[in-house]
Amino acid sequence: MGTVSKALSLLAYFTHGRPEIGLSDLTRLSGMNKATVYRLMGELQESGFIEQADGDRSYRLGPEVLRLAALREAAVPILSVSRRVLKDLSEETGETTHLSLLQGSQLNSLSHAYSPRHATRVMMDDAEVLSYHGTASGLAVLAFAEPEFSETILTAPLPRHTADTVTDPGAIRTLLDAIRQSGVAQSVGGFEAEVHSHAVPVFGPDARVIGALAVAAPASRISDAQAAEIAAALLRAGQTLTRRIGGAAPAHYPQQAAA
Amino acid sequence: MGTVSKALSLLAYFTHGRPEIGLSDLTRLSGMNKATVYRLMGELQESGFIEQADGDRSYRLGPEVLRLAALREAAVPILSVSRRVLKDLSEETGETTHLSLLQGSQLNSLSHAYSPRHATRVMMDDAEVLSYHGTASGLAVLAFAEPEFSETILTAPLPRHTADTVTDPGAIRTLLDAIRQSGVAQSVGGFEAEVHSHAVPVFGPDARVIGALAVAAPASRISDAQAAEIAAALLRAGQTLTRRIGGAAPAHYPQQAAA
DNA sequence: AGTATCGGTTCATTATTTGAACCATTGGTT
DNA sequence: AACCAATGGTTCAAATAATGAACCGATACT
Repeated sequence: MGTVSKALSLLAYFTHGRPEIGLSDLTRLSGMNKATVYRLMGELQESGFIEQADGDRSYRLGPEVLRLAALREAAVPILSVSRRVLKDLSEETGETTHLSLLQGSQLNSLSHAYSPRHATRVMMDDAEVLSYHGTASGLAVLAFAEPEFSETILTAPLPRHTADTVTDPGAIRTLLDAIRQSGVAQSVGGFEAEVHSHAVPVFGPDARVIGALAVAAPASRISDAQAAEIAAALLRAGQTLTRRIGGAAPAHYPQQAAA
Repeated sequence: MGTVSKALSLLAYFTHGRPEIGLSDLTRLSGMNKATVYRLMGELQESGFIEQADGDRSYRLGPEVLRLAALREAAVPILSVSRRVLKDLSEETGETTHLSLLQGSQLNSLSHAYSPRHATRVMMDDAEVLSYHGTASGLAVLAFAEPEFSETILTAPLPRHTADTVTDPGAIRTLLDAIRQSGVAQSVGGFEAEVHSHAVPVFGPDARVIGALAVAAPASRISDAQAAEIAAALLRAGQTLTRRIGGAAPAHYPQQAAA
């Protein structure tokens, strides 16, 4: 691992639950030498990727990432395009919708929309890591990812998030086959209890899966009829999003399913 | 300059006008050795900061920056807070508004809002570099920045963007004094001809200037009365934004100006 | 007074980065 | 078809930068 990768890997320790990290904590988290962490953080700070909080001297993400994200969006406007699609989809279904993107081997939630229709909603955060086997989005991605990638995920230990999480690799492979048939993944309470979510894959220009579009609703609200409606709406929205970002579904993706 | 800074400095060559860069171009732009650039870009790619376009092999910003930006916003929600302020301000003034933030020694536009009131509007891009001496935002920042910083900017060569750009450091110092008095900066056609813009500084938690909030309008539309209205609205909006992001104006900032 | 944190610093040792030169391909010119 | 000038990518000895154990001063708690 080069020095640059090491420095950038430090950025991965910042999450919603841990937005600021002190030098000693970061040293422990990363397992690197304190002097090394200190110097790397200094360089990240010079470049604006990191800044130090005013009170204590703990580190947090800096303003430079905003500039880069704005440029990325200008070049590849996935998020801005997705916002419209998410909004329309949440209005159509009356439920919370969200988009997640594959970043390296990690699936991250990146954008979401709520519907005002119901008082109870599934709440979402952006930049959260999604479980592959526990979420509909994760299953949708696995079903259409390269087989080696899916196998790597499935052969690693699969944590049990709730009582309903499916953790048997064999059972999941069966699920994935069904998803490949229908084009829509489903998960009931696999990550958070009482959350019923549906998801479809989103494809990039080379017809490879780049993420997933999902609808998440309180489980008690979802009848079979509603599930079918959501699935149909998702398939349409997924195809729209894939097309608008200049992507293309692979030939084997069930294009005409559910009118 | 450490290896990490070198790698990150490569990211700075990506702009709106140049969203994709090939290896050879990047080598020329950066002045580094080709092998060095190649290896650094490889590391940035592994971390998801860079990805390679499908067709040719040129580089562009990767999806990882989106995740970091979402986390930064969760920790320090300047952009999301500013969007409301910008929207209200553009509705109130009927003109285009934008927020720019100081990143290192560079001032970048990062968020904007349009008003539907007029058919002709000043158009904005996010993640564009703003001139200090040619824009109202730049002047607002200079007026309230550390004196050494302002002097560094003013003693460097000041490019003439339009026929109306003020490029004499002495004249600019006089302007800055006036801005410190009124709290509002103004520039007519200093960066783009026919654009009349007003701007106020935005302050961080340590009462240091972190950016500027601006209103930009076609010069022909701005009468003295309208300029006064815009200035008043800007002062109010600037104070709101500074407060909402947990910032504080310095004691010498004209707080009560224009009720 | 003692001790266990914390952020930050030092400097000889070590390992990584560097760059000139080299390949293989592609696309345009003669 | 031969040539030239690009491109992205690769090699390896030499130069440089990264590393880590130990140390410092400050703060807070026992």
